Amino acid sequence: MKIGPNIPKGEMVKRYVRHLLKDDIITYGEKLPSEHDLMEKFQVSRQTVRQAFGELTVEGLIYKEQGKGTFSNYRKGAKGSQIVAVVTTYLSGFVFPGIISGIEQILSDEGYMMLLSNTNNIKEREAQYLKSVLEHNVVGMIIEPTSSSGPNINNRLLSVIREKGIKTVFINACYDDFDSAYVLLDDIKGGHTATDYLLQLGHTRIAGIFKTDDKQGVNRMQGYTDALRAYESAGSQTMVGEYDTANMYDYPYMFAQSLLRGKERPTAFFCYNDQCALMVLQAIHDQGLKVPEDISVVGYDDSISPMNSEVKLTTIRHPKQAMGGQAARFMVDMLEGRAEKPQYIHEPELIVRKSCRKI
Amino acid sequence: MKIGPNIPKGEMVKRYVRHLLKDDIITYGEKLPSEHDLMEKFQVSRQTVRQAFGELTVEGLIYKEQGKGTFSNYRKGAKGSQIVAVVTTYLSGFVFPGIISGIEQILSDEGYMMLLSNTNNIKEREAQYLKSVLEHNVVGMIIEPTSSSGPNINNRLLSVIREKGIKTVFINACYDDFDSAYVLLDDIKGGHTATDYLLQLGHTRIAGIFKTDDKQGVNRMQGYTDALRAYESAGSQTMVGEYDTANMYDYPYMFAQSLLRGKERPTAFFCYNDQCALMVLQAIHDQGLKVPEDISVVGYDDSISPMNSEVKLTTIRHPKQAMGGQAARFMVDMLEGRAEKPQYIHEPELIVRKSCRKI
DNA sequence: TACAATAACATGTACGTACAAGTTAAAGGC
DNA sequence: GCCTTTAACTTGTACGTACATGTTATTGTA
Repeated sequence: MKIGPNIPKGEMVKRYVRHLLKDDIITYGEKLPSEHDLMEKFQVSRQTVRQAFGELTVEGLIYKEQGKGTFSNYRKGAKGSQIVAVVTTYLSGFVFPGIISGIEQILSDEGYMMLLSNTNNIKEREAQYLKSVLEHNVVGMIIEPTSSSGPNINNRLLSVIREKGIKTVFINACYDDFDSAYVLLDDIKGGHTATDYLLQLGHTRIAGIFKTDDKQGVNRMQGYTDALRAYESAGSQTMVGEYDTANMYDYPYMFAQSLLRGKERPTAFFCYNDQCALMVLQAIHDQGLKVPEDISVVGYDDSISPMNSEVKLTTIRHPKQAMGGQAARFMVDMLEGRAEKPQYIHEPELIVRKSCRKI
Repeated sequence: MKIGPNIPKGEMVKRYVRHLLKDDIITYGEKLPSEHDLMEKFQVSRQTVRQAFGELTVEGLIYKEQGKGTFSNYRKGAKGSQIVAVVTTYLSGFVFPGIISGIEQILSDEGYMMLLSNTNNIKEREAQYLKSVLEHNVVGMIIEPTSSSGPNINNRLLSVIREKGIKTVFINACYDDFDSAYVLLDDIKGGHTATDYLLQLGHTRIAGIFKTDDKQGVNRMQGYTDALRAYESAGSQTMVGEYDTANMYDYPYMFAQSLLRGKERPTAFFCYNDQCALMVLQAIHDQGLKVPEDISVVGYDDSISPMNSEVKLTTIRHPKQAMGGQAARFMVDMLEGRAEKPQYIHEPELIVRKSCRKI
């Protein structure tokens, strides 16, 4: 009939102390019961209490001062010492400075510190960072998934993170098999909108070029094919190019070049992002063709300053700052108990400039 | 004659294990001597060994697996999990995005994570962050001092940080009473250069306006007064305005306005930074005067995009990205044992645009 | 009243013991 | 030869004791 103490005694003490702190019975800076007090209260040895106190110290909930006692280091909505980790694929580049600065402004205002790291879209590095973040006692993570269209090999790690009570907000993309708060851009709709625009202008031979190791690319391609299908003029297979992180700096140029040299030359390109569009523009230029006179081009993300490019690129707006800020606000809301699992999908918006013409 | 074991036994064990790890006797993933082994080797109790192991676990040097043993978690030039904290006064604004992105690029390339926080120039917040950074097991700190011209109340904390073996690199300013690596800009020379330029143009009534709770401001003012003195035309006291963080958004305008309304109106302004210069330009404009026809203005930091302002401001270049990058490189060099205490002072450079004229 | 010694109480370090729980490899039986 | 059992070894939890060290309030003395 012995059920047995499945819960270790030390765990009992820890739970009790957490209760004292989190339920405001002992507020920040106040003294906790002494080791001796808890010894008697729980009928455990001093070592056990010390063990529990030690672990709570590592967690940052309490601190000790020899001779004086043990004190609460816990502030409701602690602020100022809590860390939110931000794991993205790239930090520099075009889209991310905007997102990061959006996140930073909110977190900084709210008194959180921000732990930045980037994976360069390598899944192993994501795993490594998730692990080390676990060791560093963060309270929340804002994650832009790495190679999000592939299998989610880090699901186990994410589960551990959730079990530890660490809040997560996904940005740009999320995993199907991991439920979480997120802030996304409706990339299917974005791809649809961009392609539709070209169709409305009278284009029929519209090439699409997508980076498909990220979910964003898969979705944008989905929107592209949906739009073509709805127009009953499905683009032939050779008009779609797929690339990934490994060949992102040469594939778009090469693919565009080969299409332009072919006999059934496309009259328009829809590109995964502006960076890709720049390479396509270069290929067009190198073939002695002009934009928009000969070829129309649509980009995505609105990440290139119109000043810096001679061609004013028609593109889809990516609300970088706003999305970063919202992700951060979601995070703070969750940390401070004002939200459970907020989710939001931004609407994409077409920005018409001067890289497309009617035919 | 009892000298006594000034070094606790647990500390001995910790030192021994650290030696095993750092001197490559036990490499990453390999098994350490068991608790029992160390018990016998050091003639201490198992509790003592366990205590030591526990602390090393918190430091992230080792990890345990029940039934298997204790293993090394230490990689030489660990990378990828180590954190460098960056504490600045402001994150948004004009100068800092450049510095931060300079730091970020290097740290990210070298595989470090970056912990960002900003103090808004409040010393208490600096103290708070230094404390919490200590709790979070970082390996290095890049610090832009808060209110650096005032007393260094956080010296004790900084000493604790040094004793823990955490590397520090100061940027923009450093404390006289805390020796450390640093990357600075020669602000005395910068102030001198700017003032000299105005003197060469024939100006004699040159107003100076400085934010003097930061060392940068004190130094720029120093350069200003030095230059005037060398010209034997010391500016009268009323031509120098000093402000601080509290009134940084209104003082420059008010001060410039009062000087412009006075009888001995200055013919030129040297401003602490471009942000300050913008307010002075506004004041000049509001008095119905023109730059550079009526009044010449020199700024500092080159932080305002020439596109965004109608007046092309002559200013001193602040090598933001380069300084950030160098600070990060110094940090990495120190962490990986390639440097001891690197220090560098950047030379300021005058950028002549169109906000000054010869008289 | 002011100051110093002291007692009471807090955490820190260290010893020893016992048993639980998980892992691994050797011993034993089929 | 293969599988199971067992023994040996690892870390985890928990008890109890002793003395060291630091803080605070009380007590006693000048």
